[in-house]
Amino acid sequence: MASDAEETRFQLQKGRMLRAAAQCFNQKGYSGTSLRDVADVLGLTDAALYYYVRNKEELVYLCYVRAADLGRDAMLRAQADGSDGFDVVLRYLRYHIEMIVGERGPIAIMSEIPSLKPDHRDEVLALSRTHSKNFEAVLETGIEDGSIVPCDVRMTGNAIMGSINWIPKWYHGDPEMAQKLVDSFPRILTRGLSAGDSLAEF
Amino acid sequence: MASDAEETRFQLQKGRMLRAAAQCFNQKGYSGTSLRDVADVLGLTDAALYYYVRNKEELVYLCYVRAADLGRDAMLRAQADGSDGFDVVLRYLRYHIEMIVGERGPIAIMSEIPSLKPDHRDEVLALSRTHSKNFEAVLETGIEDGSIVPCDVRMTGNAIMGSINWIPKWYHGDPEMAQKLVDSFPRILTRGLSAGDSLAEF
DNA sequence: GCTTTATTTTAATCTGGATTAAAATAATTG
DNA sequence: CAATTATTTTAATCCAGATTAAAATAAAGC
Repeated sequence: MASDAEETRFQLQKGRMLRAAAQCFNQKGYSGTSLRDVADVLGLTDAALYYYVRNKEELVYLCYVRAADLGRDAMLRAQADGSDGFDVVLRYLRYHIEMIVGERGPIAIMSEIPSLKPDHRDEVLALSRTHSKNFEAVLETGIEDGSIVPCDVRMTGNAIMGSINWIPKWYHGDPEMAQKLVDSFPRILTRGLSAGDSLAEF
Repeated sequence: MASDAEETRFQLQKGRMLRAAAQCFNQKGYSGTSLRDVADVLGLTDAALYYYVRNKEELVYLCYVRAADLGRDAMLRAQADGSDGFDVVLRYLRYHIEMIVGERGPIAIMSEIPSLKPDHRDEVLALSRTHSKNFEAVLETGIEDGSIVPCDVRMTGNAIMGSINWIPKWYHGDPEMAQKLVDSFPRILTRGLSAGDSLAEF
């Protein structure tokens, strides 16, 4: 029977699989990656993947759920650690980017949500919207506590999340770039948002 | 034989086809759109599309070339019309967004470049890189002429282009949103970039 | 109108990659 | 170590959707 260790082994392998899949999808595109490609990364046979997922659709679905979870984790940590609204935004971006470039990554770009089956699609969309709303709420908090300049939180949120979501398109694992991303991207994305910033800082 | 009018008819229909395809790809994802889907938008049969393109890969390729062309057009117009570097950036963003939401749109998100055949992929990547470089060059111009605050143009460029490229993910044709996008998004993306901005403006 | 060319459809094939079933191997348990 | 369970492979099938060929229709030219 499945002992604790067995459960863990299964989960570990499944986790590796999801990261391999995310890597393939980001690199080769969705239609460009066959289950064979994902299996190759793991040193397995394509058929072996079916021990972990029902089909390719579920694989994509799980990649997206994972992506949403990691984003949510970054947000929660930021909210726990941050002082004011602006600080939470800055930390969230930092934490999220760390995940994208770190060993928990890569995080799949959600390019194929419409291809998911209806209930999966709805679930992922809901997760995605919730995350956006949370981010906008943080922006509003910052505006209220005076740390963020007044702005259209919907538009601003879309702008910043777009930049974040697009990162895997141009970041391909260069470690130097990874460091730069973590160190300077959050500041770049929030440039002009901080009520405390003076232009001299840049 | 093909008179001028005939040539135009063919080109017109092909253009409609590319816009229909871009719309489908953006809405349903690449793997989620069959040639049947694209044909349905045009009131045609899937087989009819083969009168205009060799295969589905070429359809995607042409969508991406078209996307690159429209982006380049926006950039050229901006450079012709703009005063200083910052003004060119602002205009480029405005013109590009107008294309995305206007009747020349939609513009296909380049999510499946890796699925293109090698020579097509190389060509599209080259167009894409050229456009990025042009944008970074404009940023540098702005820094030199004093209209843009000193910054990492590579990172800043990636940030802004990410936001632009992601728009079709959340903009679904709402006219009110279209107006808002044209009117306020360029400012939001360049917030904090202008050397002349004072925080009071926001 | 008759001929030629342009466009679209109908009705098949064709195919890569997903999926499945059964067998083989590896790990774990008692 | 025998028995059981977990994991992977081998070797087929299967199928949606791309692609093609031939026929039908529409448009244009003379």
